[in-house]
Amino acid sequence: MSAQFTTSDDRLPAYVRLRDTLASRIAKGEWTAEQPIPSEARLAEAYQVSVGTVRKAVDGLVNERLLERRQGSGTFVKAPSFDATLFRFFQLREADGSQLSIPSSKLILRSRSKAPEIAAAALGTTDTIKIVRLRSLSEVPVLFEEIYIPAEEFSGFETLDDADFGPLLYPLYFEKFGVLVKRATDDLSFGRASGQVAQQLRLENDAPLAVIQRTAFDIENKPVEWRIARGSAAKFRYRTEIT
Amino acid sequence: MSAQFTTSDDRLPAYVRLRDTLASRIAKGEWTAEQPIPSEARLAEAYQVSVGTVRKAVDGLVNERLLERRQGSGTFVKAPSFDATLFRFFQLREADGSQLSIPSSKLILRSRSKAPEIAAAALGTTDTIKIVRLRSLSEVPVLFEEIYIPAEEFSGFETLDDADFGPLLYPLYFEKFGVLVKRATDDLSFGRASGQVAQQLRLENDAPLAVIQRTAFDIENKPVEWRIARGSAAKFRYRTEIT
DNA sequence: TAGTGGTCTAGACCACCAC
DNA sequence: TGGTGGTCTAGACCACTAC
Repeated sequence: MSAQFTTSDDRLPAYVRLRDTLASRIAKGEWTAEQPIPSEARLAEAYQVSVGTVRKAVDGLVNERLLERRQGSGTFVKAPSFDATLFRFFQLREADGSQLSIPSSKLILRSRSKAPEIAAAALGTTDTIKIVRLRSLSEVPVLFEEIYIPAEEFSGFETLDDADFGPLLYPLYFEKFGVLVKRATDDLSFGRASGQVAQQLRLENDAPLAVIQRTAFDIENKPVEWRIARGSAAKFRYRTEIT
Repeated sequence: MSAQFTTSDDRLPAYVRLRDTLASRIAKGEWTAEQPIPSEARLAEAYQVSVGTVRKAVDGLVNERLLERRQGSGTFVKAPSFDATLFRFFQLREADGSQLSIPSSKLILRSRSKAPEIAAAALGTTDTIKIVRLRSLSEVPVLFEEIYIPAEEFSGFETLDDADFGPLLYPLYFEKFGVLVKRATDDLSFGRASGQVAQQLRLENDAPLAVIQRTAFDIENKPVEWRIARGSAAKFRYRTEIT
């Protein structure tokens, strides 16, 4: 039996194509975190490459933390630990810098909407769903977020029940739409409050504002979300690790 | 001819021992960045292992960014890549976000100094050397930096010639003191300008300020530098990748 | 004990670079 | 053209895990 690589430039090395193929199968949810993926020998046989090539493909996915090897028992899809991941994805802190905590969230708006230019450029489409949220720590509003996700990827998002929304969106993306956020780019800058933003955050007009623009990508490096978040500059703390 | 591994637990896999051995030879400065290290075939012959094992050892060092492969010409020690590394270590951008560039630097102060509490906590010592710099883009001051490094690690730093200082400190740390900055933690917040900071940055008192506090670590995860950098919030841009 | 990943070998051919 | 790293193969034996 000989399986096919997913469409991909066949000038690429076999191990790259196999890696992409496996990433795609993982993204499709073909394997759970409890069951091992096929053994290296089986994959080699199925895709008609040597075990060494399979190893190199799997190595890549292990480095990307999509897979996990367990000697003697098999190779497993690594369960997305959203708590940990989103801890790191959301690095706003209490003003004293003490405690990292996930802000609660109030949904203000959710509707099909034409993406503004900058979001459209990041996502590659103007056909999006817009989500507006106000996030609070201990009942105090700290962040005003406008989020755009591609309508095609998230079709049916408008019909979700409000109860489905927790404080975090990425688990929802994953559970309801199979979209796994793998990495993101944050762009930080400084601005001034006005209009709805000032009002929701209970700030005066022209109050100093921290602005975070994020583009989030899935396993296959496709942009799946663009958001802009604003909060009082005075209370703003952001920590990041550089390697 | 058969070279020896550096002392290391011989229960470890050959590729690990070879990696450690090569890392040690790199640290000793046995090869420059201009001359390739011995080819994979020669290393295999010298250490009496197969080329595949050499590849795996070298792969590790490439991942750690100690080595760099160049197809057709050889494998090179990656010391001079400070530009590239520091590109990432220093992610301030021109206000329009267009061009990443390394600001020039003017040395204002360099002296043995007792570290302030927060720096001492990060470094684990109060016995430090303090460096104050003003960094500019196109002649316009953009960042005011206060830097603390442990006096023990950097003994003789005070006696360095001003001419030794380029726009970047990390290459200097490496070349003169063998300290290789491997990762860092950045902590961002916003404040207000005052006193010397305002004056040097040509800002008005109370002008909004971006504040970056960084702790830098060496290969062995020992803190080797703490710094606080301040710049006009209005011109501030910081980009970071989250994975 | 059977099956898995972990290590290691000894080759092959290719793409690229410097001379 | 000769030497380098890049890819790939088809084996081998070992360490570990599950049953």
